[in-house]
Amino acid sequence: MSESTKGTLLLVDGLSMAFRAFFGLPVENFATATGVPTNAVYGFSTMLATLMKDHQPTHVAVAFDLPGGTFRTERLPSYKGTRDATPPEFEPQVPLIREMLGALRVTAVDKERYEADDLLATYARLGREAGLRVLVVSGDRDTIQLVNDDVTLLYPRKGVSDLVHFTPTSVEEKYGVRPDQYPDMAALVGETSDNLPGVPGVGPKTAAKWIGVYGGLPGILESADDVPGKAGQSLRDHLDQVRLNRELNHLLTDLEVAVPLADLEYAGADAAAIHQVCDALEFRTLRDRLLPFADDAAAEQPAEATAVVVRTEGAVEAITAMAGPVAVHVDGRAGVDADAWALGVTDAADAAWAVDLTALSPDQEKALAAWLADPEVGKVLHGAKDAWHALQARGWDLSGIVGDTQIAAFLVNPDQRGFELDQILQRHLGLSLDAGAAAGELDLGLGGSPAESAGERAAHVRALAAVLDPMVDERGMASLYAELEIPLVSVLARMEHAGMAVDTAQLGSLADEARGRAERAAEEAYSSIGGDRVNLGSPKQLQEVLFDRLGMPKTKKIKTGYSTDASSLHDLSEKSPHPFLTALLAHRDATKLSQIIETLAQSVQPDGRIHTTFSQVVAATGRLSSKDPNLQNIPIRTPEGHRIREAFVVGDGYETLLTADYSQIEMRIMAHLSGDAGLIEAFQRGEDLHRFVGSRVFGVAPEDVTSEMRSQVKAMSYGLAYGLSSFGLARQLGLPVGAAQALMDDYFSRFGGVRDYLREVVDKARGDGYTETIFGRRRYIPDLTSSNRQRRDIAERVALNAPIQGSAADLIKRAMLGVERRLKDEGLASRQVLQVHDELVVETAPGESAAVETILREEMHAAGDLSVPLDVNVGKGGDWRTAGH
DNA sequence: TGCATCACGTA
DNA sequence: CGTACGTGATGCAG
Repeated sequence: MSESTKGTLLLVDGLSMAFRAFFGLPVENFATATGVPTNAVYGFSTMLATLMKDHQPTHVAVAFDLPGGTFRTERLPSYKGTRDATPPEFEPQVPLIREMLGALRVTAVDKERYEADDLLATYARLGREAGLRVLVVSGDRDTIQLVNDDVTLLYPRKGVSDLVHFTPTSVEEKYGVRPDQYPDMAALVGETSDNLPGVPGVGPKTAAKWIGVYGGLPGILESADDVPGKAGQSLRDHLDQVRLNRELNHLLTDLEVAVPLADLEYAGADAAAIHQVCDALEFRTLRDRLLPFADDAAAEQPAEATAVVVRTEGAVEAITAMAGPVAVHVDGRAGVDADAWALGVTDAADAAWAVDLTALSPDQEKALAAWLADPEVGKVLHGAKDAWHALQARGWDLSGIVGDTQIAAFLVNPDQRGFELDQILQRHLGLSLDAGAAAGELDLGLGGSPAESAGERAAHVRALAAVLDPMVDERGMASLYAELEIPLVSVLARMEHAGMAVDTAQLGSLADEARGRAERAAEEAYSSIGGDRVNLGSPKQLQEVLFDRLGMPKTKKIKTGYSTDASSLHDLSEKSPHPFLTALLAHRDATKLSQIIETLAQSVQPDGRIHTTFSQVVAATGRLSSKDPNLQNIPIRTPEGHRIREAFVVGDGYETLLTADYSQIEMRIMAHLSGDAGLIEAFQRGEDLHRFVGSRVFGVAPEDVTSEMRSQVKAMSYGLAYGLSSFGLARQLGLPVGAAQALMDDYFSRFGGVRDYLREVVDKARGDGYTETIFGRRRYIPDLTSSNRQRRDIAERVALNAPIQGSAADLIKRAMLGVERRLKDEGLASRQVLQVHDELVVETAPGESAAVETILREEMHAAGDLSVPLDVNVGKGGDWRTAGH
C-alpha cells in the first residue's frame, strides 16, 4: 500500500453487492408490515455503514448498472446471458437502496451503455491519480484487474459482512498471477457468470503457467503454435473465443464521468432523511448505525456529551441561585410508586450540578422546593410530566416548564416510536447513554453517584434542546410547541394526579355478572359442539372447530388462516346458522367486558380513584393517548357499557361530573379546510347535519330524508375523512359497489369542495413531504411517493386524515388550556379530569357547576376561529354515563 | 420472558 | 380495500 495520506476513496458496485446482500439474508425475515421486501436494502446499508465506519473514506461513490444493454452486449448478445432472471423480491429494492444512499448523501453514479465495473475502474484511476487510497467493493471477479499498490479490492466471501481484502500480493497468492494479468487468465479459463466459455481443458493452473512462461496473453497468442500438449491444441482451436473474452473483460478506465471526483467528497448524512427512510422501511437498529454519519451528530456529540463536570458540593445553593433558563433532569419515577431521588441542573454546556434529594437539610429542602415551584425560573426537561409526578411524590411542585425535549423530538417527527431520553440522545446526538452509564457507574463506581448521573443527564437534555429547538423552529412549530404542548404538560399532570373517582362496588358486581354470562355462554358453546372444551379465546382453535370440524364456509383470509372476528362470525351465522356461533359471540362479548372491568378494578388506587397516564408523544396526528388504564376506550354503545360508565362517579367533596363534547368536530374541520359552501351552510344553519346533507344528496326535502338515507350519508361523511373507498362504503352499508359509487358521486356533485380539498391535500402533501394542521402541526409522509401501490394508498389516506384528526386534536388541546386558565383566574376549585379526543370531563366543586359549564362552552367554542361554529354539548350528572347525555 | 398476532373497545 | 390509539389472550420463540 502506498504512503498517500490525502484520503480514501470508497467505490462500491451497487447491484453486485445488493445481490450478495439479497442472497445472504432470508427475504422472509426482512419485510415491512405491508410486505415490501427489504433484505437487500438492509444488508447493503449495513455493509456500507460498516465500511464507512471502518475506513472513514473521504470520498464515496456507489456505481449502478442501468437496465438495457451495454457496449458488451452489443458486441456479444449472449454476454452474461446465463444469469437467472432476478427474483421479483429483488427488483423493487433497488430504488429503495438509492433512496437510502440519498439519505446518507452518498453519490450514486451510473452511465448508459456501460457497466458499473467500468465506472469503478475509471474512478479508481482518477482517485489513484489524485493521490487517494482506493477501496473497491465488488462481487464481480473482473474487478480483480483494478488491484494495485493504491487500489484494494474488497470481495465478498460469504454474504456481505465477510469481505476478503485483495492486494497485489494476495491476488498473486490465490491465483498465481498479478492483478493486471488476471483478465488474461480469465480469458483463457472463461467466466461462467458472464457466459464466456474458456478454452476446454485449460484451468487456472495451466493458464497461470502459460502466463508465467509467455509473459501474458499477447505472448501466449503470438506463440500459440508452440504451446505444447493437448491443452495447446485446444488453445489453437479457440483463439477467437479467447480474444473476445479478453476484449470483453477489460474494464474501461477512461469513461467520461458526469460526476467529477471532487464531488464524491463525503460531507455527512441527512439525519431527517435517514429517519424518513428507516421509518418507511421499518428499520430499527439500522437507524442508530446510520445516524452517526449525519453531520450535526458527528459535530455535536463529543464536545457536548463527554466533557461535563458534575459538582455536588454546594449544589443546592448554586441551583437555587439560578434564574433560568436551565436544563433539569429528575432521577425518579412516575406512577403508583412515584418518587424522586436525584436532581440534576445545568445552565452551562460543560458543567452541571447534582443533588441527592434523599439527603437534604430542611433548609435546603425548602429552598429547592421554592426554586422548583418558581414559574419565573424557566426549566427544560425530557419528559417533564414524569418529573412533575416524581417531584410531587416528595411534596414539591414543578413550575416554569418552558421546554420538553421529548415533545420537541416528537413534533420534529411524530411517526417515530420511542421517545425515551436514551433513544432521543442516540437519535439526535448520536450518543449512547447505556454504554456510558454502564461504563461510568457500574465499573468500580468511577463515574460517581446516581446524583452525578442526573447532572450528566441534565447536560444531555441541554444539548438536546440546543439541537431540537431550531428544528422545531425551522418546521414552523415554535408556537405550537411553546404555547400549546408545553403548557399542556402541567394541565395533563394535574389531570392525571386528580384521576377519576370510581364506585368499586358497582364495578365489582358488574365484573361478577359479566364473568357469569361468559361462563354460561362458554358452556353453551361447548355443548353445541359435543362437549369439547376448546379454548374459545384461541383463534387458532376456533378455526379448527369452525372450518375443519363444522365445515363452515371460509371467511376472509388473515395471516394465520381465516378470520374468526365478530363480523365474520355474523356472516357465518347467516350463511350457516349454528348454536356454536351464537354462543361464541355471546362469550366474546362477555369476556371482553369482564376483562375491561377487571382491568379497571385493578387500576383503582388507594385513594379510590383511577389515574390514567396521558401521552403527548404517541399519536402521530397529535391526539393524546391514554394508558394504564386506557380511559379513552371505555365502552359506551351497549347497555353494559353504560353501566361501566356509571361506575365512574363524582368524588368526595365534589358536586358533579360535567362533560362537554364537540359536535361533529371532524366534519366541521373538513368544512373549514375545504371551504365547501354547502357544508359550511349546513353548519351555520345549525340544522341536523346528516339530514341536511341527505336532503342535498338525495334531492328531497329535509323532512323527507328517511333514517336509512340519513345513516348512509352519515357513514359516508365520516368515511371521507378517513379516505374511504366506494368498495369500503359498499361493504359497510351492505350495498353493491356500483350503488355505493353512485352515492359518492351524488355526494360529491353537491359537495364538490370536499372532493377538491381531499385531492388537493394529498397533492400538496406529496409535494411538500408533509401534511399540516390548522395550527401548523406537521406530519411527514414519505410513502406518498412510494413505488409500492399499497403503501402509497395507505399514505394517501393518512395524508387526508392527518390534517383533520390533527386539527381536532389541536383544538381540544387549546380548549383545555383555556379551561385551565379560566378555572384558575376565576378562583374555582373544579378540575379537569379526563379528555377523550372530542370530550372533556370536569369534576366540579360544590356550587361551581354553572360557572364551569359556561367556561367549558366558551373555551371550547373559542378554541379556534373557523368558518363554521364550534358547537359544544354539555351534560352533567353524578356519574360519567349520566353526564354524557 | 419477549414478541407477534388476533380481536375489540373508543374517537 | 377507512384514520388514530391501548389492552388482553394466545402461541411461538428464546
